[in-house]
Amino acid sequence: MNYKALAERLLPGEYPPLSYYEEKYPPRTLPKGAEVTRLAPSPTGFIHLGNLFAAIANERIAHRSGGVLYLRIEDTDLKRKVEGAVEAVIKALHYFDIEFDEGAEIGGEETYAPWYQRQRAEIYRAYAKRLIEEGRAYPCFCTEEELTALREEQTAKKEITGYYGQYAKCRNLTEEEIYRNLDAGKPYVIRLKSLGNPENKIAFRDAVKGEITVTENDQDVVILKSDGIPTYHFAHAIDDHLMRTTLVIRGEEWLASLPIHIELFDALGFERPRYGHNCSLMKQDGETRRKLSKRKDPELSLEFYRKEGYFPRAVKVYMLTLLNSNFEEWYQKNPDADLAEFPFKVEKMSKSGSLFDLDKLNDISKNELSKLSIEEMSAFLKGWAEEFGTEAQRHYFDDAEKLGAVLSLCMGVGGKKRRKDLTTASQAMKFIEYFFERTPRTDEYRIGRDERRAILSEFLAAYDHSDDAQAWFCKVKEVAAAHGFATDMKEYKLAPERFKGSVADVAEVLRIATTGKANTPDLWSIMQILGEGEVHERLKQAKDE
RNA sequence: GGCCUUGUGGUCAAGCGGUUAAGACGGCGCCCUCUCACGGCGCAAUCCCGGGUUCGAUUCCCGGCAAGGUCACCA
Repeated sequence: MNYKALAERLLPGEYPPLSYYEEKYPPRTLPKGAEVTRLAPSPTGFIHLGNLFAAIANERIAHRSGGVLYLRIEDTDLKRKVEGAVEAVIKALHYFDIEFDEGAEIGGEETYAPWYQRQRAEIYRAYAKRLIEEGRAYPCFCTEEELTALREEQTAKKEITGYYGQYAKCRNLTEEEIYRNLDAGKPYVIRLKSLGNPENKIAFRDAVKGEITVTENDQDVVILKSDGIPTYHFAHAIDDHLMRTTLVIRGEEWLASLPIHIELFDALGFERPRYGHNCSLMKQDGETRRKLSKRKDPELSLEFYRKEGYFPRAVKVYMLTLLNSNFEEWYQKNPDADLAEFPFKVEKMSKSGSLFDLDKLNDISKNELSKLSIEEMSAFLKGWAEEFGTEAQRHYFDDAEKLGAVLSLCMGVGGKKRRKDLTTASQAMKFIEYFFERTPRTDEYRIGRDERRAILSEFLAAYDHSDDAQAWFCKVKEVAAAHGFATDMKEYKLAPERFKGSVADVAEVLRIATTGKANTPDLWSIMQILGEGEVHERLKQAKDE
């Protein structure tokens, strides 16, 4: 068969010699040890935790080594394309402090552009043409129906499904048959003519899994679809070669197609990059665990974390603890260090899939939030409120001085006793709302109405806004004593039956009356921030309830 | 079903021939305390199973089992 003529018929026209591409996309000049990694999402517009997980690994590896992280868009499937998806990816990752050095919509070093695979169509065709000329690729005219029938036949016979060996019928088409089909205008794809034998096992070193065995590929995979656009496999081999990727960190769902990629790199005469297949994030679902799912698990979407108001660094810290087993220990020793200083290692990446643990994330979030200064906390909350908060919440930021006082009291921001039970911005905003609005009472009084009223009026009569905390508490105790409540907790605990209750109960009345809640930070401080007039009004209002 | 990967407390995990089998989260209890929070102390809970090899296996070998991934003109 005249392969050269066939190639010309299939992909007519003048294509540059392959050496042209080798020169146009030359090896990068980088310091030794520098890794070139990439993120290669398809532009579906949905960016999830798994993407972030892989993104952090790729980013850390590239930047720790003085290398490059680039963004390539795998838009070979039109059906998946969503407007604005690329910007969404960049923005979402930027929120977690992940910046690309080059790539789609980023710019940067232009040598390896374009980064949209659709714009690289000619390159793939040039390589495909060469493969056809060499007899390593051929046109396949099988229809979808024929392929489905083949699969069913194979399944029925309990044989391995796919287009291979004796089942690859277009592989053995004669020259006349091929041209007859072509002349008849039949649509076709280009398939690789596989030389592999699945009996052969290849020892392969995966950067995260270690030594693994790979079965040789024997599938005649499609490399160019009928519209002339490459499949993922083919584009991957060519792009990662020409963009000079040194290490591909990707999800382990790709492990199964590694044999194809190995054969493709060999067929094209490319040196392979190193691969690291990382485990996916799992979720417990009843008895079994499964991959986090887009439909069932809101926490898979990165948008979820922004909406809830998780501090981005917290999410990143959690991802890092899952990504490198020694990260947590390092972070305990260096709680205030720049995360970029952590010596991230591919070898330390986990080999088995971890269950996503929201409790753990929440714990990290609490700690991260508790480290912020007043300015940082205000800025973070403000940013959240502007996008996701209520109209009223946006006004909390009008009086910076008051807000500062509230934050420092409520969360211990800037002080030693940090509050560590607030995980998100939305919770924090809810927690401070009673300073800015008269919110409905959420907790019940334990003391009856009449006695409550008496306590309230007595306290109101004695209240002096200029009292210090100690003097203030003495007055609370006086009211308590007058009503037969213990003023000393130790005494009360020893013999509770001697009293009606304790100061705690009396303080609770005052607390609920002024804030609507049974649990708040120090009441005296709250009253100081609220101001004399407001305190009086709230107590009076409560008395009349 | 074929192929590949993975199996240490509920979760994330250190350990990789001899350990009281780290640590963190969560759970439970106690202390501190005007409530909440913070902080401190403590408790319960683990080496998938069966054979080897070995004086000795969580660690090495073999075989099961279980879980996950994948078998498209999707990535």
